Amino acid sequence: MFEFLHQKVNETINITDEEFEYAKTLFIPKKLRKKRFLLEEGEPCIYTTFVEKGLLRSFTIDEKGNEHILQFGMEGWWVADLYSFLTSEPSEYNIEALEDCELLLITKSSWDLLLDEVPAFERYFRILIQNNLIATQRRLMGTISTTAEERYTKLLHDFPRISQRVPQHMIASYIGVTRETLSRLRSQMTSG
Amino acid sequence: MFEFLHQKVNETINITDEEFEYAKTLFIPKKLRKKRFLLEEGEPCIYTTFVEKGLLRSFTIDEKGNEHILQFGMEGWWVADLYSFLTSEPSEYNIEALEDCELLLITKSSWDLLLDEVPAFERYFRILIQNNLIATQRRLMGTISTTAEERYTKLLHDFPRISQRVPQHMIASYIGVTRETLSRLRSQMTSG
DNA sequence: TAAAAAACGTGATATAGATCACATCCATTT
DNA sequence: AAATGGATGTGATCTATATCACGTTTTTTA
Repeated sequence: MFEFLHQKVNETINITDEEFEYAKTLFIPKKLRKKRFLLEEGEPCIYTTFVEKGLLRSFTIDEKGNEHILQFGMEGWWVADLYSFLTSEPSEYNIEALEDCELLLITKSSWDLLLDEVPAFERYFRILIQNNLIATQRRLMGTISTTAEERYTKLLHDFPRISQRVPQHMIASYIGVTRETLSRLRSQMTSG
Repeated sequence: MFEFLHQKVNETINITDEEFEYAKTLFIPKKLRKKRFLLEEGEPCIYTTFVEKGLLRSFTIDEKGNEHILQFGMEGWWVADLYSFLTSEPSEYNIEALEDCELLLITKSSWDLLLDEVPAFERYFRILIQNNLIATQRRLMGTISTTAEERYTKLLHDFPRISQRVPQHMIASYIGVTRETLSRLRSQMTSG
């Protein structure tokens, strides 16, 4: 059950078996079926979550009812509403399973404990967040400076399997266009 | 010279005087005059930089010659091309002083040393990066889901003094519109 | 397996913002 | 103080993408 997390952690930092054994005691395994929500906007995000199997999305819904996807969380990734997790304020995001999922949850207090007791985990999360920041900065600069087509092509390049795993209208809302625009884009790209 | 850094670090974590004395030995003070570059695209970003005084911007230039601003780095903030700093790959960003600056630089190897020797600094940077990630995620969602006017209003709200400190065309390139669009937006907003 | 719901495609039209072009204003330098 | 270059404002036009509307296909669920 914890092999995959162990592997991912070991890829990033050096950790002893004792340290990992301790970490294991702090996680809560959970299965979540497709279409079920791990978090709903407005409630505090009390867990941060490691995805062992499956796929989730975190997203907001604006006043017009349009969805905007912050993240697809797939195997080996972490998902949470980070601000809400850290502050216990109501979350801005919804998190929904797009496939049946197997998850490892950890509460804020267990997470704090883990970082206090095992400095290697402090480093692990620093590096994790750092890589996430670099990726998010790039995505931001992309939305500011490139066309929808370029952003779509880049998404397919970065996550080649994504378009088999999630519906097109969610890909559209990830790259920041309407589903109609993405549909037209795709037919242009295959014809041209 | 190090009071401000000491203060900022102390706001976030607990650190002993000895630890901070050690940290001080790793930083290189530098003054940088307005319009001078701390980093040019293509060269590796060998320092991460704490801004004691002044203001800088990090930005890219696209194929059409348009500038896109990732960050304004003001007093108490850190600036770098994070990816280049971590990997020594050529940087994607330029960093330019918009005012005369007083800076504290630290090389990658000194930074690695600091995080190894003083775990409190590992935590400090984890929290720093974490807050930066939250802010960047919000900015990303804003560019995907809100109008130029909303993004402009939000920027003025978040950084009330920014429009006195940087030219309008840079504010435009931060929020992701042309200078002409921002100019028209501003005249609409004052008239209406 | 039938029915309902979700996903997808595509035309017609609307619009936010880009682009191009030029004038004015302001600040820095000599 | 003149001169140069940077910053800003504004009109005319163009374009990428949004919006609205409807039909078809695929998937889910009862």
